[in-house]
Amino acid sequence: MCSTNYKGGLLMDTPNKKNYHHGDLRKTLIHVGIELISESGASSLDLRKVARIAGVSHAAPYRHFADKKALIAAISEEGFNLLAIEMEQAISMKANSAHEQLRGMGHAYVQFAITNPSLVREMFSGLTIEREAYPSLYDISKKLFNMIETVVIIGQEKGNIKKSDSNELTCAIWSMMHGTAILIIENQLKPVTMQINGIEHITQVCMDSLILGLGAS
Amino acid sequence: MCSTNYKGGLLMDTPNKKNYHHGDLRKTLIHVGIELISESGASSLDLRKVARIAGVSHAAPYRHFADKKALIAAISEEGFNLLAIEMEQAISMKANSAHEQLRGMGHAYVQFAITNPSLVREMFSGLTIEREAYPSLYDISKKLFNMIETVVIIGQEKGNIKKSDSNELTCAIWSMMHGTAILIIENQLKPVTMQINGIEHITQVCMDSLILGLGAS
DNA sequence: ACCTGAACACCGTTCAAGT
DNA sequence: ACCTGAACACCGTTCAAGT
Repeated sequence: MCSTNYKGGLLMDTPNKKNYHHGDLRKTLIHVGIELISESGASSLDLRKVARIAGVSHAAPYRHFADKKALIAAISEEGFNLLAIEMEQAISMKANSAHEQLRGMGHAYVQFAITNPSLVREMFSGLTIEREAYPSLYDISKKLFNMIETVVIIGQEKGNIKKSDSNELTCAIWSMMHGTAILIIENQLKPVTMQINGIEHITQVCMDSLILGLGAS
Repeated sequence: MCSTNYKGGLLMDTPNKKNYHHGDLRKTLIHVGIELISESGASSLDLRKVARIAGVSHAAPYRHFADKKALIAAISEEGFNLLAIEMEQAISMKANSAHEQLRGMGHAYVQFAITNPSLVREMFSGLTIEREAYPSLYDISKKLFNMIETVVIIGQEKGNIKKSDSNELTCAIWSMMHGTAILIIENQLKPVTMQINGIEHITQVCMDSLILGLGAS
């Protein structure tokens, strides 16, 4: 409902050339990059265009990023940060029920993805694999994992989640949230999402299927 | 176990220039493209390099594809075809149990993803959204959906899967398989996949969590 | 019908030179 | 310390011309 969206938030902090000698160019490039990815899709991120919009020469970004890939890594990192904020909020809103927390997390994750589809694609485009090259990117994604696991552990203590390995259950939960989000933004769940409130409905169905199981009752 | 991998399968059908006047260039370009994506990652797919390896001029591909994006769409389509074959096999191998079929599908899906990670990323990089532009790409992805749904419906008839809307249950199953596969190839499930047989184990855990549910028993 | 070669605009990256 | 401008190699795309 209040997922962060970058469209339109650009012009406020961009052509303010006074700041570039004070270390703000790095941040500016990241935010311009997020904006461009949101608009035109991830594959076409244009480093020269980023510099142009930021009001610097096309060589300036190389003061702050080793190459284009490093900028994309920084953008992805910011994406994980934004997603973590949404998740944190969703978790704290339903503090009294683990099942409700799981549903709320699913909705927040999906909502973030449909609000920032290209950014989410970029966040899961293979850069997290290069852990030595982008350690902080891996760290922030691990923070997400830990947030989910905390919910699981507390739910287990209260007796609402079964007492298997919390690491493994966390994998299952994240997998379901992520798969649901991705398939929705790729239009693969069209038969269902076309309906009224289809996206919220199918998110709920997916989380409930995981919570309750598919087996015949 | 026998998931299709393109590495090394290229040279057999490539520098055979006799075929290019018989309509084989299109296929050759697709297969060279898959190979290059498998090697170097999706974002760096180089149309001129594809043509070079195929043994034609850099302008020749434009006889067969409107632009680079159209080639990528054709590559993705081939990827969905290959995935569908693996899934079909997994389904038919466990014909007597719906739950085993679900587990087998999960393993096949994950296996395909870790064998062809860049290809899978390309398949879910936003092209399926442009349905008017690439109708056959959407069709083949829909075929996957239908394959899963058939398993669900038969499982429901036999009393092994609960009798909710089969469309919705299919969404949940595909979401779980897809999320598991993607998070694994993005190294996000590292805490668990590092263990011996970690990947197969966590795939099993994810599918079982969905089948049996997370609730305390 | 299918492919080639030259040409154009534009991008990622580097580096000497500026303040 | 940070940024600029020219330069280089290379890519996507187009188009007149070849067989």
